Amino acid sequence: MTRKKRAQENTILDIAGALNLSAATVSRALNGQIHVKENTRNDVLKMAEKLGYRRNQMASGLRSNKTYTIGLIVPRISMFFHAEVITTIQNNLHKHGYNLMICQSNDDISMEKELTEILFSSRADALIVACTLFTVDFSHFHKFTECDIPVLFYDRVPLDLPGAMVIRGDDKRGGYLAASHLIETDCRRIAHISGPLSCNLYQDRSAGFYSAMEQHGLPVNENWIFHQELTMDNARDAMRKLFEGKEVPDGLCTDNDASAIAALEYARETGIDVPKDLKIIGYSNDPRTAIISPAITTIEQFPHQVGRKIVDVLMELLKNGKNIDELNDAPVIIPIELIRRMST
Amino acid sequence: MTRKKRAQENTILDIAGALNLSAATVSRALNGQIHVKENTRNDVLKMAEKLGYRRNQMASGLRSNKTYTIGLIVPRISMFFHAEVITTIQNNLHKHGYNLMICQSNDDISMEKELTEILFSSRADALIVACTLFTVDFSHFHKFTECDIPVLFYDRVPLDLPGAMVIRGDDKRGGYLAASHLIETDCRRIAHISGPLSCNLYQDRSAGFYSAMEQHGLPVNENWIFHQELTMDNARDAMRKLFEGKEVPDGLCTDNDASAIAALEYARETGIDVPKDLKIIGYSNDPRTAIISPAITTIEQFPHQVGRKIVDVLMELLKNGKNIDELNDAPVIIPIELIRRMST
DNA sequence: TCAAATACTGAAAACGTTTTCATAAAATTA
DNA sequence: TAATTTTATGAAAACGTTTTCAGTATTTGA
Repeated sequence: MTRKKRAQENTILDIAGALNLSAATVSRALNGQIHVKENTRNDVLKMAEKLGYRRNQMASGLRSNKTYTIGLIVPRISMFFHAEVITTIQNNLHKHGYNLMICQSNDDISMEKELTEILFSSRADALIVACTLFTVDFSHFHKFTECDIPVLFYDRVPLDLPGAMVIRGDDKRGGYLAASHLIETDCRRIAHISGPLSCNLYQDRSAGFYSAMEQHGLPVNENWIFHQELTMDNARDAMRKLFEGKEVPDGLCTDNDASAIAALEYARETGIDVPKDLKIIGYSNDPRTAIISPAITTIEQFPHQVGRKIVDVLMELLKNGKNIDELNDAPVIIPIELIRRMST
Repeated sequence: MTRKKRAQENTILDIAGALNLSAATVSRALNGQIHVKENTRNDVLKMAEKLGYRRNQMASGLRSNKTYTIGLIVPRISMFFHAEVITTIQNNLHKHGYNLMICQSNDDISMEKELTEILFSSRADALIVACTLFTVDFSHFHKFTECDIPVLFYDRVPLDLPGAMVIRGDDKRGGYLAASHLIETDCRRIAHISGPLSCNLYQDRSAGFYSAMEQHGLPVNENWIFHQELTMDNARDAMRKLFEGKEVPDGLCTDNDASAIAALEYARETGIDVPKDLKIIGYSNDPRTAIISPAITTIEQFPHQVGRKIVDVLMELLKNGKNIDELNDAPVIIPIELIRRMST
């Protein structure tokens, strides 16, 4: 077995031996460096092909301190927005010869910490992170920033981590647009199902919500404001509370689509007519919102733009050797857009 | 900058130096090997903690020929079934100290090939693969099997690749159950939107379909059988063809949920009543099928079971040193289940 | 034609571990 | 007490690259 293994895993020395060259020359030839005769290079490439040679990344990475691997940590890959962002990132990184190591924190802080350790161990060339909902202490990223390994946050980002880069959506405007839209469609008693305020997203979307309400001179009923993990169960609970009292809302902003869907289903079950009695708006433009009936109005976040921007920035840092401080002068904010559908 | 870097990335030698030990002892202490005094071990662990030491995977992997990284290639992570499988795999691998490198082929063969090269270069300890729809030549996996690196296929699998391991769903039974269910709900003129026959999944589901039809003495109208990539657009095209003639079907088997959803939407738009005029059944139990109205009957594939089984098998091979041939005697087939909903 | 620059190549060191081999100290056995 | 085994450690080699340094061959420039 071991013999078999050795037989197949040819090294640079096997190529060198077969051609009476030194390992150095072979390495140079394979890496497209100058100062190697065209003939020699061709011979090397041909022989590498013939022997089925594949560079050993371990050895290469150890020596050159570059792994061409980028670590990514997200809460979960099954969330529509993240799945789309990841796909774009991966496809674009691939064009630049980089690989992506995708990890899920399951929205668990200790898992997030552990993953940073692992990705540091693997000597990732850079880190892309969408934090857990509850990450408020960012010290586990220090190790990277201290070593000048780029850390690039998106979506759920730290408020201020020196040496890190941030790409975010325009959540404040998103929250504002959502609430404004409900107001424009004649809602006056608007509820808001939002996420934990430990997370920048919900701070911003809430701020947008309040600002829209204020601008139109509408009061905010604090009993109708929820800050909780945005699960479907929690959304149903919130709906129950909203509709158990005498006064009930006629508009509902939710800060993700799962909550909007759960709210809509609850309404359907309990005979609340959407959009007549209650207008609902979601966030993210999850495909499910287009499929359910009535289709749910929501906020498009342009995940592909986010993904592309992330790779652009990363390549500036890694390939063009730009400094993170140079880039940080202009923080990146991806615009959002309201998608009008039948639920409002 | 470089100085900063060096300051933070402590090595085993820094620990050894600080404690007047040799690198060998430190390594042994860190790896929990025997033959190291309890005191020494504690000192080492404490110093490692103090210096913020993290093992360099490159160096470790190079020397020991183990990366504790497993490569995964799937068509796309955004497909519900795969997202679920991947999540389970990742969470379970993590418990065993393994990492997952997730790659997407985008259902493109040349991409799939390239990814195998990359993962070989990275010296993944094993490979998990769900092939593209069109992979019929599996020679790009030879490199792995020849080196005795386990390759484990699931879902879309090769028909016969020596040295590889296969975990599959019971697609034949799935196709059979789907068709049988339609027949039992009084459909007599049943159409089938299936995928390309280059892929085992659709061979099997089709076989199941035919066997159910035959068993109930129903004729198969070959004009109503589609083998095409299972996109929503293609499903709409198929629906158009199905309903342009004089005789129209009263039952429709689709081999994925996206097609079922597209068919249902087409029916809704063109005034075909589901389930009265047409009963529709999907495949995979994508959450969207439960949300749409009428909710779509579908086949549950138990992605978590698949994921767990994959990790179990992998650990048998990697940790317990089992041989792939020992395990291959009993091919693994994960059962499926019919989920009855309003569309039938 | 000669000096200087450039092109090409190889030897050897380096990257940070793990592992083998050797050895000394301690514990066990007879 | 002597012989043997076990425990604990270090020196050095090894993993497969890349890179530095040095040296020779070739080309260029005047």
